[in-house]
Amino acid sequence: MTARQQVQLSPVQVPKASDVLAEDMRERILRGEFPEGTALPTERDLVTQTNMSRATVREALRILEVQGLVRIKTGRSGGAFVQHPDGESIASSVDLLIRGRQIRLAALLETREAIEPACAQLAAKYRTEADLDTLERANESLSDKSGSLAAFLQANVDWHVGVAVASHNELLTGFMLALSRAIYTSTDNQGFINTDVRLTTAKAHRSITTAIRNSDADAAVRRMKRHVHSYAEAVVKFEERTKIDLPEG
Amino acid sequence: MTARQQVQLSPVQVPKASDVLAEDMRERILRGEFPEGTALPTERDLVTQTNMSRATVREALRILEVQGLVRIKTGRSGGAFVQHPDGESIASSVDLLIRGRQIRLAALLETREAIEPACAQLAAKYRTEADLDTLERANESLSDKSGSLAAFLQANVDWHVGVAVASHNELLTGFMLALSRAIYTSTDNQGFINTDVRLTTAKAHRSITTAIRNSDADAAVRRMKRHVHSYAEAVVKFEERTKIDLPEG
DNA sequence: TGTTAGATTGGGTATGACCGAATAAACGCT
DNA sequence: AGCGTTTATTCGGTCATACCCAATCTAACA
Repeated sequence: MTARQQVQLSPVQVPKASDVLAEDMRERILRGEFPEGTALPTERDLVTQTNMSRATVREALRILEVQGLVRIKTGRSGGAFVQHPDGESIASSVDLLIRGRQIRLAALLETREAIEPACAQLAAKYRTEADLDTLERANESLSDKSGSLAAFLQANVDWHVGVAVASHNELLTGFMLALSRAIYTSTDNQGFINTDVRLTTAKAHRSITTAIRNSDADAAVRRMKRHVHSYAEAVVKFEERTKIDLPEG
Repeated sequence: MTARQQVQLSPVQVPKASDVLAEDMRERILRGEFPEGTALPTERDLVTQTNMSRATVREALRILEVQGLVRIKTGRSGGAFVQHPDGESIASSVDLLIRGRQIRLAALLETREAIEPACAQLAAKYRTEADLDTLERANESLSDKSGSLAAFLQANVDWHVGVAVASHNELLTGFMLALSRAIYTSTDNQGFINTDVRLTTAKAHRSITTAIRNSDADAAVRRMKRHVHSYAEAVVKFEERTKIDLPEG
């Protein structure tokens, strides 16, 4: 018996079949191989094509669905339809991070101070008439003194998101979408918004909107920076006051 | 037989069982009900607890895995372990958006110009000694003239990500992580990096690092703004030149 | 020609089985 | 008793099959 050569093998890692399938389809979708709306083969077809079980195929499709790459419809002529990720997909993952890591409101505001002036700058550069309409509508709703708190907050989010959309930068838009929503929910049950805050906010929004309309990037940046900063300061001050009022927390 | 009253029902929507289960567990995890590392029940246990099939339970777990909320280990005493999302999860979804939407390099650079100066500002404010060490190490690697192109690009990414980490803002960190990587891969096969660019980059990085070390936020912002802007300009110019050189591109 | 009842398609779920890897428990050697 | 080695058990990963129901298409019908 000849001495058997000791072949060295690096620890072979067996990826999950569903991951392999998902990655394959993902790369094809991202490569742009299928235009948006294209129907992928049915689950049963994929089973015969890949020699995998239906459970495996389904898991792969589920992965793509969670990643926002396909939309699944039920019923006859249903199936998985190709989709390209949009701001929502980023927003949802940012949301998970914020909630999972219990990011403090102060950190959210700090992040907004970092990003939103840049959004305003780009918005002043790239805004279309449609963008301006959106901002104006949000401003009107914001100035409606008879509106509820929820309506005010929603209009606030709409305006901020509107500025991001006007930047015509999908990355920033998705990011601001999540950020605005998170700030919304954190501020909601704080009893922080009063008439004074409402007026100040409406005024600031209008002045920034004007700068964006005039394509005055410098003014847009300056005013936005001032707006989000003073808002952040007010929130922090309010939090401190609340802390004193309710020392037993 | 009495006339039967026509009861009106709004279209009832039946959510998928796996989604319901996933959402339930997701909320519990995000609420912080389970500390990081906690082992969720085994698939078979979840089957008995929920009266769902194993396939359904598995799909729910798969969803959570994709969302970065659990990590799944195989083998005895394996299972799903609670995890909180980190920058990586944001980075991957940003990556999907960039690739799926074919975001142009110019837009990536524009986005970086928008947020990285803010990262530098926060870094100057919050940086620790460990952060500075990381930046220094990246700078050394960056200045190594004998290093390969790949090594240079990697060191470049490391430094930029290092600045984001030094901001101690997880949202910005995740965002910059994805952005830096995307810019890396877009720049990689462009033949754009030459000795001159290397020297300029190394110099700029060192000067910004110094400002961050000195907690000089204003200087950090100014220099970072200048750095990423001139880099973006250089890339755009290079792209135009290439377009002219290869008109049939 | 519209309307409706049935057939068809395709995803959603449930069972039950088997495999292989990771690991804990049992074992045997020193 | 201590320690390396085998054995057993546990769990996720995969497969095969069957059935249900909603969405939709089709065709009979008024």
